[in-house]
Amino acid sequence: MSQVPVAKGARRADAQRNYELILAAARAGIAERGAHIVLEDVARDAGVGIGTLYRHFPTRQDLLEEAFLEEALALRVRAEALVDSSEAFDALVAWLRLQLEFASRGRSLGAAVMAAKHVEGSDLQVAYAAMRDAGDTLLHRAQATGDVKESVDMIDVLKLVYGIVMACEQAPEPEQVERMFELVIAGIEA
Amino acid sequence: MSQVPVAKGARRADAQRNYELILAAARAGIAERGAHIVLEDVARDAGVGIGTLYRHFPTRQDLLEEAFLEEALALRVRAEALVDSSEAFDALVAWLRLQLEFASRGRSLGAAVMAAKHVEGSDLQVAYAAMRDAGDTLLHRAQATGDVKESVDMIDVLKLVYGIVMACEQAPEPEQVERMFELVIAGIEA
DNA sequence: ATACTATACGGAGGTTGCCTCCGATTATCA
DNA sequence: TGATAATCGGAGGCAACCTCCGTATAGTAT
Repeated sequence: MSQVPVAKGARRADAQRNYELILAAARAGIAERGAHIVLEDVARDAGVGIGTLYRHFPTRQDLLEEAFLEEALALRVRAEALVDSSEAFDALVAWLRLQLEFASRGRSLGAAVMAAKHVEGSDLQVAYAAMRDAGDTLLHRAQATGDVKESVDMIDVLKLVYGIVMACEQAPEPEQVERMFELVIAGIEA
Repeated sequence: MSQVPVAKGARRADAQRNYELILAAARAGIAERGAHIVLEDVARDAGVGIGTLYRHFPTRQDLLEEAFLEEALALRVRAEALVDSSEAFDALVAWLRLQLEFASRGRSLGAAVMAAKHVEGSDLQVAYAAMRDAGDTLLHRAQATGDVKESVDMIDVLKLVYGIVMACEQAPEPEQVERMFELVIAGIEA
C-alpha cells in the first residue's frame, strides 16, 4: 500500500522526497478538512514552497487525483476480497457501502474526482477502471444469481452513491444517508 | 408569476427597480451559464454597481435563493395540478421528473440551494416547504394506492434526484441521467 | 418651487486563493 | 572540487468575492 506513487524515472532525490511530502500533507489535509484544502497550506505543511507543489502537481486536480489513487487501489482490493465471500448480493452491497463511506470520509473528494479529466491512460483512469472492473465482477455475480436486475450498470450505481454524498454534504445526517442508500439498493434489486 | 418578490415595505422607487433588475439579470445569467455566474457580471448586466448588488443581496447565497423562489413556486403549482391527474403513481413520477429537469437546467443551482441556510421562516424555507408539501401529497396518494413503499420519505427522494444531477454535472449524459432516475423510481416502488 | 435628509448608489480597493515565472540553490557526476 | 542540469521557492499577476464611504437622489416638509 505504500509504494503507490512509484518513483518516476530518475528523479533527483530531493524531488522524490518533496513529492511524497506534498502528497502526504495533502492526504492529511483532505482527511481533516475535506477537499477544499488551500494549496498554500498543503505546501507549508509539507515544508516546501508553493512553486514546488505546483511543479509536482500542475493543477489542483492533479493533486486530488493522485490522493485518490491509493483509495481506488484499496477499494479494488476490497472488491477482490469480497468475491470470495459467500453471498453474491451481500458482497455487492457491502462493497457499495464501502464506496459510500469512502465518499463521505473524503468529503467532496468524490466530486473532485468525478470532475477528473478523462485522459486515456492517465494513472487515475487506469486505477479507476481497475476498481470499477473489480466492482463489476461483484455486480455480475449478483446478477447471475438473479438478485440484481440485468439492466443495472456499475457506473450508474457508483455515481448514484457519490450523488448521495454530494447532496447530503452540507448537512450530513447519517440516518438520511442510510435511507437514501437503501433506496438505491432497492432500485437495483431484481 | 411576476409579483413574486413582492415589494418589501417602503423602499425607495429606485431601490425597488434595481432589486428587480438584478434578480432578472441573475436569472438570465444562471439560465445561460449556470450558478457559477460572476456577480460583477450580473451587476453589469443589470446596469448597476457591484455595491448595489451586494446591498440587496448581502451574500451570493441570498441571490441564488431568491432566484430559486420562483421555481419553487412553479413546482408547487405543477404538483397541485398533477393531483388532479388520473394515475397517482404516474403523477408522482412526472413531478419528480420535473424536479430532475429543473435541477439539470439550473445546473448547480440545486447544489447552491441545498446549501441554503436553514433559517426558520426565511422566504426560501417557506417556499421550499410549500413545494415539498405539494409533492408530499402526490407521494401519499401513490402510497395509498400501494404503488410506493410506505417507508419512502419525500426529502430523501428529492435529494437523490438532486444528487443525480450533481454527480453527472461534469459530463452530463442524458441517457445516464435517465437510467439513474429510473433506478431511483424502481427503488421507491412497492 | 426649494431645501432638507434619509435612503440608495457605485466603484475603488482590500482579501483570498489559484497559479506562473525566473533567479537562487543544490544534487549528481566526472 | 568544480561544472551543470535539475530543482527549489516565493514574489507577484490574476480573478472573484465582498466592504467601505463619499456622492447622488427620491421623497417630504415648508
